[in-house]
Amino acid sequence: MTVARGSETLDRVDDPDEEPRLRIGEVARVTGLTARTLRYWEEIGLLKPFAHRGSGERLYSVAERERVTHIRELQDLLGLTLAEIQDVLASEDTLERARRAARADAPTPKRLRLLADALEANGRLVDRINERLARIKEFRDECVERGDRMRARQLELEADQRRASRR
Amino acid sequence: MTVARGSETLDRVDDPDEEPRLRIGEVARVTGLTARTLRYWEEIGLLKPFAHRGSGERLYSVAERERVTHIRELQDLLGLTLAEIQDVLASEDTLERARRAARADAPTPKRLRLLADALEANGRLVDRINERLARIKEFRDECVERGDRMRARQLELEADQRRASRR
DNA sequence: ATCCAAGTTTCCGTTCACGTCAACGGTAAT
DNA sequence: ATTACCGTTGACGTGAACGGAAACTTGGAT
Repeated sequence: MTVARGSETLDRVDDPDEEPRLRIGEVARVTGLTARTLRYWEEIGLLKPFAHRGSGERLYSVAERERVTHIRELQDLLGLTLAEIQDVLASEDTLERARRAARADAPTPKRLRLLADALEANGRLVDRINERLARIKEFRDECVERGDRMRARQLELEADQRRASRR
Repeated sequence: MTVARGSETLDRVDDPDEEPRLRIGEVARVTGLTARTLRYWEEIGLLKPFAHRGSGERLYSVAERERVTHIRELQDLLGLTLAEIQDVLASEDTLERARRAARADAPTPKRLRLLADALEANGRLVDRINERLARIKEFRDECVERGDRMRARQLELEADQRRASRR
């Protein structure tokens, strides 16, 4: 499926509306990554650009840009490896399929099934996040407690000091 | 300073009490790491074993075993690199020095200064943790919200289905 | 005294997640 | 058409964080 649009040729055009097509440098700038990273992610099958131009130039849509930030969060905040992220996203992509099914007027039962799958994937992710949150809170509380003990000791010492200076 | 104790020879003995001396395999097992990792951490100056026997065998004390789990938490929960962890621990070690100063009957002002330093380092760490917690919570809320939207859609579809089956 | 599991050092290898450089091609505006 | 930039595909390099094998020593139980 090759469609001419202006003077440029796209290998794939699913929607004819006015969605902006981003070049790789654009996406890199707004997400704070490098083009290399985006190509690497594509290399390992983590992020497929919306389309390749005949010249090979990648074109991204807003959906991919959002996916990029999502991936970053999974990476930085949850400490997942790119492989684990692939798993997570594979589950999540069910949602995308559901949306496409909606566009395609798919039968309601099928759409419901897809939705249920997406919901389950989402639930698992939220569980993971909550688990991590709990562990970090625990760790923080330990640190805070240590701080409290140190402050108590500090007061003690200061009292000693005052007593000593009084005589 | 070499002291004979039973038939074994220690390069360094600071406390004569009954603190158990752990061998590397022991520490590895209880912390879930490998001996290789512990040696690596020593190599980069992250974790000094309490003592080396004449043969080169490492002996750890409880303090080091705790330090190991602490490092793991900084690594896994906060996603710090070993270099960053070194920084954090360098600050935190002030506390250890403070304790030693206490043992050595150091002057109170000095002990207070050490305590203040340790407190500040601790405060910075807690801040970091809180910041991270906030970001993760934000991320979780986004996910939860998405889930809510999906559930709403689900109800809608189910209603459609019921309407359709009624006629 | 002997034996072996567990320790040691040294050195080289690996995986992950990119960075970097070269050589080249296409795009956009003048 | 020229110029100034993107962008492309390799290929190789890198830093962090270890893994693994070889060759040797040691501690502790039998």
